[in-house]
Parts: sequence; structure tokens; C-alpha cells
Amino acid sequence: MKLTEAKNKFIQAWGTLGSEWGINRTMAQIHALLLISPEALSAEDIMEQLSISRGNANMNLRSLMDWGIVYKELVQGERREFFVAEKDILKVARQITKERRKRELEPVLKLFTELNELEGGSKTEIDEFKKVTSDIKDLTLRVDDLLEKFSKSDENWFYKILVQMMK
Amino acid sequence: MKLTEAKNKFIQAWGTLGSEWGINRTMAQIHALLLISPEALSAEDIMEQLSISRGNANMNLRSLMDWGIVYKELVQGERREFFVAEKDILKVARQITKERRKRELEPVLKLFTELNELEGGSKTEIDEFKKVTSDIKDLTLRVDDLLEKFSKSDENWFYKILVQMMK
DNA sequence: AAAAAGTTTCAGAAATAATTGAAAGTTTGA
DNA sequence: TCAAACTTTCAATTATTTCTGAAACTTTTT
Repeated sequence: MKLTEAKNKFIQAWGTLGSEWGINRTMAQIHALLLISPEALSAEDIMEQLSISRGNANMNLRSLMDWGIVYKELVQGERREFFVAEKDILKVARQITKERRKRELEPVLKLFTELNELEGGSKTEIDEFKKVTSDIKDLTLRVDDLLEKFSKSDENWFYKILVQMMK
Repeated sequence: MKLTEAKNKFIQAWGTLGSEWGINRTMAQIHALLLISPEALSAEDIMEQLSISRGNANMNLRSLMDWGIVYKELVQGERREFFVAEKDILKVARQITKERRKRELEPVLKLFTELNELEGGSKTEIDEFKKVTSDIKDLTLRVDDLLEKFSKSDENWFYKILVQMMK
């Protein structure tokens, strides 16, 4: 397999994986492209290599920066901006975990906690509702906790989670 | 908060969470509805409560059954079919983990392993590519392994993962 | 200060995903 | 066997998400 082919496959695969997990395909592809690029790329480079418009490139680059996994890089004597991806994969994973937890898990967790406090007698329906929401809340809390540990961890995350789990 | 309101909020939230994580909103809503229902529901019940068409209900129910988190239930003397959700939330989580691993993680893992074998000298570009894909593959393997442990675990999964991690 | 070089925004267009509804298919039991 | 009761499928429609491209904006240089 040639390098170019391999690169394309990687970008494609990263895009597919992203969109299967709720991340915009193009955003994932830009990320992939930057990940495997030894130097910082300009918006033009990205637009060209992925055949996308300036607007699209710009929006998704901004998102990637919001997620904290791509940075702007200013090059001496160059007017335009360049972009680099965080290359430490563990750091990337931690960052994504942290953001998704904050944006998506935290809000439902809050709701489930509220729902779980639903007062009322013991009609079958209410019992079932309380049981299920309480179970879900408990599991979500455990997962959320584990993800939090991971997102705050250093290289020894495996060890840290282990300790945490023994509590 | 009244029960009806709480139910609706729950169904809504489960649908949103689903679609944020790559699962069809309606599929997640049907799942939510069944989860909090004390008895099995017919396709009609579901169509009515969520205001969706027969075709939509049917397709998503089939998907839920493919995922192994909803079952058909035959009621004595009733011609039509009823559906129940798996109520053991841990079991549900395990099942979803198992399926997504199989459908989505396994294929990319396979690709990354291939890409990682890319032969070739030591041009900066090739080095970078190898480095990144190898790092990603390693992390993915660890995550995949952890998820596999979880999806095959019993109630003591925390303990089991812990043991596994010590190896 | 104004032109040049670059960046951002956003309304409309295009692409993708989900849904409907009606026709085709199945199963049951008289 | 056939008609009633129910289920499945799928082409066409609708809804949602993503993308484009041009205009507005910002910064730098002369």
C-alpha cells in the first residue's frame, strides 16, 4: 500500500467512525488530516486536500479548537494562520471524553436525578418508572465517574481507576 | 411533576442522548417507552403514544430486537405481538457495548492494524503516519479490550476489570 | 488612510437520514 | 381453502444536517 492510499483510508475511516458516534464527518476528517501531518497546515491546505469550502473548513476548525484538540500556530513572517492537531493520543481521548461528558452526559444526569425524585404513591406505573430511572441514574453515575477519572488522569490512568474502584 | 410529564421528559431525553451518540432518535424513544412500561406494548400502543407510523415503529422495533435489548412477547389468546424491553440496565449496557464494538470498533481496528504495517523508509511523512496510527491502534486496543471485558461481565464487572488491569 | 491579505458568518443549496403510507406478504382459524 | 387480522417492505416524501459561496468583517502593510 502506498502512503497516499493509506492516508486516504485513514482519513476516510476516521470520518466514518466519527459520524457513527455523533461527530460531524468533515470535522473528523480534518482532525485525521492534521493528525498525520508532520507540519502545521493552513486553511487552504485543508480545503484543497479534502475538497471542501472555506466556510466549512473554518467552522469545523473552530469546533476542533473548541474541543481543545487542534491549535492555531503562528508562523514567523507568515500572515495566515496554521493549524496543528494535538498529537498525544491519550490527551486527545481525555479531552474528547471531558467535553462529551460536560456537553451531553451531565445534562441528562441532572434530569434523571430530578425525575428520580418524582413523589407519589405506589401505582405500578410509578414504581416501574422510579425503578428504571433510578437504575439508569446509578449506572450513568458510575460511568460518568469513571470517565471523569479518565479525563483527569495522567499516564497512569489505569492505575488510578483501579484505586478509585476499590473504594 | 406529574407522572405523564416525567415520562415524556424521559422519553425525550433518551431520544436526544441517542441521536447525539449515533442512534436513531425514534429507536431510542421506543426503547425509553418500553423501559418504563410495566407491561408489554403492542405496535399500536407504540405508534399511538409516540405518534409515529406503522412502518417506522416496525423498523425500529426490529432494530431494537437485533440489538438484543427488546423482545417479542406472545400473549395467550392474543393474535398480535407485544414487545418488552430488557429491564436489567446493566444487561442493556453490556449488550449495546457488545454490538457497537462488533459493528463499529472492530472494523476500524482491523484497518488500523493494516495501516500500521505500512512498509517504507523513513521519510518524515511516513514516520509521522506510522507513529500516529500505531498510537491510535494501541489505545483503541486497550479501550476495545476494556469494553469487551465489560460486555462479557457479570454483576462484578468492576472487580473483573480491576483484576484484568493488573496483568 | 486605504488597499491588500486574510478570516468569519450565514442564508440558501445540497446531501443525508428518517418517516410515511400503501401495497405485498404472512399467519391463523373457520 | 380463503378471508380476516396482522406484519413487513420499500418507493416516495419530509425533515434534518451539513456545506457552499459570497458578503461582511478584521488585521496588516504601504
